[in-house]
Amino acid sequence: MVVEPVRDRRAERRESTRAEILEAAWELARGQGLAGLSLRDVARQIGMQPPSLYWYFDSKHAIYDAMFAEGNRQLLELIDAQQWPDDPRELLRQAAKLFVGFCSEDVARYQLLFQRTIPDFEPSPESYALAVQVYDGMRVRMAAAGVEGPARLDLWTALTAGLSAQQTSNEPGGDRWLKLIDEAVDMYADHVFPKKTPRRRR
Amino acid sequence: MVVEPVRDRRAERRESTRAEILEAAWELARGQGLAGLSLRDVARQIGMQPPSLYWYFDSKHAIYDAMFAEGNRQLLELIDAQQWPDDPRELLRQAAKLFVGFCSEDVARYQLLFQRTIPDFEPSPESYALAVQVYDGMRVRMAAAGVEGPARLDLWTALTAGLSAQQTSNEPGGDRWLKLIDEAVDMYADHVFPKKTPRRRR
DNA sequence: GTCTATATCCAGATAGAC
DNA sequence: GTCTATCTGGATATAGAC
Repeated sequence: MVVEPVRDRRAERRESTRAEILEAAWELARGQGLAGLSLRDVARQIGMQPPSLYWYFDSKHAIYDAMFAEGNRQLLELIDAQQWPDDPRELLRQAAKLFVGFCSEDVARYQLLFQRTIPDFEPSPESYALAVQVYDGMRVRMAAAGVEGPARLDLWTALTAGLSAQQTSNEPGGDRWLKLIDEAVDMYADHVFPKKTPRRRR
Repeated sequence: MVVEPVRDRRAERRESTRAEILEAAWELARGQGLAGLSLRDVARQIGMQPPSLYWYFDSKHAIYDAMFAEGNRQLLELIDAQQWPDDPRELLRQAAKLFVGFCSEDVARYQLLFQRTIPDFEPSPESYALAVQVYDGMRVRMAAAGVEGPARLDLWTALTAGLSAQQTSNEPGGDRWLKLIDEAVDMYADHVFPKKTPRRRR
């Protein structure tokens, strides 16, 4: 009788090489722009010939898709690993710092996950499901802070996406818009958690 | 003695063909993505052979550059043509509608002008000067509304850019974030024009 | 001004040997 | 699993005839 080994060393190696390919792809995308990524360069980067990549990925599209999934998984882990404060305003502050920081630290990742930079790329259903998971994770935290309803969430995403977009496209690597996170959060919180006392309009 | 004609018909024709080329480039960029633009397609679109384009533009880069300049000129004209209201809040509202509308109505233009989508494209000094003119135009209107200082302006651009980014990348052609402009402007205005009466914090 | 012909290079992808 | 060889098609750009 054949004994089934517990670990599949072959599958492990394959996974590790896939990860190596993706790591090289990220590095090149960061360096020469997401749209400028080429399989030749990826292969060379890890000492392979271009056709060998096809043993690990069906197409260039499949590599983009794996990168999309990976980026979303990273963000998901970040969200889950946080100690979320009870105070709503503090929670918002932390969420904004987390998201805008995540976007600003890797422009290529930001473009792949949140902007339609690659003309014909669309994530597979499985990868897109991760993006939905990220959005849901964000949504429940926001609900915990008392922010609910589609419009309020959309305003929040617009605000944080805007800080990220400005930072990455006008001053990549800098902190000109990162420094505005606190003020932006206060602005949003004042709007969404109005004090009862002041009578703004009669 | 040779009489110099007042109009240079040859230059006029050349200008008109240049404009035709740019119009075709915009149309294709809108259809197949800014990064997916190819000179072959541009030429075919206007019934030319690809090499003929080089009589009008030195390179593909030069076409992108002319498009960049054109887009900024369009926005500049829009800004100058407005009847700007005196009321600060109304002015902000109109400015936001103008800008976010401008961005949302043409994703390719938005990407070219405001995002770093093309890996190696950078506008020429002359074209960039137009972008500065746009920014200055915006800056003086905002100052007229009482919004001054770099940080306040940066917060404003983040807010409007964020609405544009979300609209164009998540729901191009829709109005899910366009509908939030009024609320976003109120939020910003409440923050920047605080009423003296309410004592928010002790 | 516009063309044909061509140069050069690069891309993603496949076939099949080893 | 990784390679060499190759296919196919695309790109930008130039040379030179008309």
